[in-house]
Amino acid sequence: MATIADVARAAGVSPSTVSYVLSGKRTISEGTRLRVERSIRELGYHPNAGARALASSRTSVLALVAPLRKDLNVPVVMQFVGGALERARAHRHDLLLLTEDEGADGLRRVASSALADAIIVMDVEASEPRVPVLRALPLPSVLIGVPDDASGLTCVDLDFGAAGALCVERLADLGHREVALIGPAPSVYERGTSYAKRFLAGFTGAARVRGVRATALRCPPNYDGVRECLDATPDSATALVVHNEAVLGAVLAELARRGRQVPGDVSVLAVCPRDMAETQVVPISSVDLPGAELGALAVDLALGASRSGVRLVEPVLTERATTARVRG
DNA sequence: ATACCGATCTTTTGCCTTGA
DNA sequence: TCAAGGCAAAAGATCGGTAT
Repeated sequence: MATIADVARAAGVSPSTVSYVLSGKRTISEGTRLRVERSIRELGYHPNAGARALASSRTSVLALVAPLRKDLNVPVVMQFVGGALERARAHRHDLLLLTEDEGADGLRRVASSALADAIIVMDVEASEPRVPVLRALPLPSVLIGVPDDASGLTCVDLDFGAAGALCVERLADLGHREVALIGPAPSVYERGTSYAKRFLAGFTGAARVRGVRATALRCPPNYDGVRECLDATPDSATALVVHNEAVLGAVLAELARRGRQVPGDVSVLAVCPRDMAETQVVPISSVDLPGAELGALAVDLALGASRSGVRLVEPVLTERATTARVRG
């Protein structure tokens, strides 16, 4: 493997000059720069990442803590990861994916062993136990999700509260007087996951304001769970809001099996990634969950000299084939 | 056998020298 | 005086060598 010394020898300069050509941190004459760049090409030189981290105290690696829990929809989590990965590469960084739920110890491990330059944390809880550790961390951190006490933290997320309200308001505008929420799995609520709580609060708050009767259900990620939820949904409900990507297809299938027409008998509005809404049996009306966009934004914030604060992305609702005005 | 020292790996960067 | 580029120290872990 060629080292910077090999390149320097081949180009007839010192290693420091090669380093400065690579970093662009000071002016190098055109002739010298071209000679160095040619030597780099000819020798197939790539800087040794370990030595570079040792000398610069920077790793060019971002840690992304994204526990892959059974009650989360992995393809949706991967949209966040994909967005973050692409943006990290654009910043000439790599991503270290930590999928094990290590809690605060994992954050300390990454920070104290200098594994990464910054940490992005997903799956944030409302009373998030990692918050004190994140505040005291000697490296930048960004949360995808918003804990109750976000002071001093940098957070980014879809405005789930506004999303919940938006769903109810649009359905109310279409004349629906009774709606049901097919929400995330019970364990997601029990964990106090922040997006689930905020969506539910927005949903019930808007229902109260608009005089819409609302039932909120928690749906385990399996077909039995879907059946139980639909059994528990009042017959008088004319619309379902599905905030649970994993069961979206099953909800449509079970409604069809029960002979309920969508949207003739019941409207269905989902919160899910756009591509997921567009590739169901029928195109689903949905509030877009912009996972890739949020992942990319988190990377920008982690690598930028951003001040702390909460950035919420405004929800966008697109009506497709599953919502309609109430008959009569 | 144990304890400790210092060289080594590769790269970055502040300071210094050279030459016009 | 300034641009261009070299020198040398420093980073942290590891390993060989020397002293006790």
